[in-house]
Amino acid sequence: MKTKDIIAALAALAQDSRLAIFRLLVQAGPVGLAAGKISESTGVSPSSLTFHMKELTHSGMVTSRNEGRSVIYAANFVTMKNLILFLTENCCDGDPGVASCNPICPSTEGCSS
Amino acid sequence: MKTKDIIAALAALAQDSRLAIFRLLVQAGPVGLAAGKISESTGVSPSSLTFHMKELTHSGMVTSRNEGRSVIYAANFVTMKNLILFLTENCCDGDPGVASCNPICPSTEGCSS
DNA sequence: TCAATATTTCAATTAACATTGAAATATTGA
DNA sequence: TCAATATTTCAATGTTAATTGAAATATTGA
Repeated sequence: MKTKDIIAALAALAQDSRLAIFRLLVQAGPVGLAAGKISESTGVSPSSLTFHMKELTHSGMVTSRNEGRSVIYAANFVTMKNLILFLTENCCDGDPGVASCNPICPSTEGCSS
Repeated sequence: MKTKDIIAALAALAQDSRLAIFRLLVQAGPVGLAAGKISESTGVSPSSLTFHMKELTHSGMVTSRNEGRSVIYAANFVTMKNLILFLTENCCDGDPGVASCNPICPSTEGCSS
């Protein structure tokens, strides 16, 4: 994942409405949610939603597919995983002493690789 | 960590210069780096650097201390850890089936907790 | 075909972000 | 004290992001 993609992914999530939308889509899982449903659940107007979904899809955080007259959006877990991977490496790299930044690992162990 | 703080942390990193600066500070470790050194290493002008360091400190990604006529900045690993924790939880929560988004865990295992 | 539904496009507006260079502040050492 | 060093402040500028509402597009079912 290139720096440019990382910036795009971070920027996509660094906004109230979009973070709320993404969290909703994570909960929904691979099945996804229709645009109208997202708009309804989050209170983001349809027009504004299109704008934000474009940001999310362009950054690869979300995928979309057409179903009848609906557009179904789903969280892209691969991109999310790569983002976390990048942040974990860039947090822990230069400083193995300061307990890993990986929140899964016990803070006293190294948990390398 | 509140949503507002997460947004701030994400926004702080979602910019070329600031991401470069933060990565540099992670490599430098707790010892940190003087503003002048950061400016020199990244090519960000002193004035512009002040602007970006303000973004980074306000979001809690970075700490600062005075040493003589220098200001030393250091990465805040606690905030970084909390950010990764938030993202990990929000990526994997609603969808345990889709192999954890935690990049440390083998993709075939659950790695819950 | 036609009305209803679902989403996107567009233009206008407002606000926030980023960069620049000159001037201001603070600290050190001669 | 005074010049040099280190950083910040400020105002000006251009860029990008976000919201709104009206109009356009596409699909379904009666």
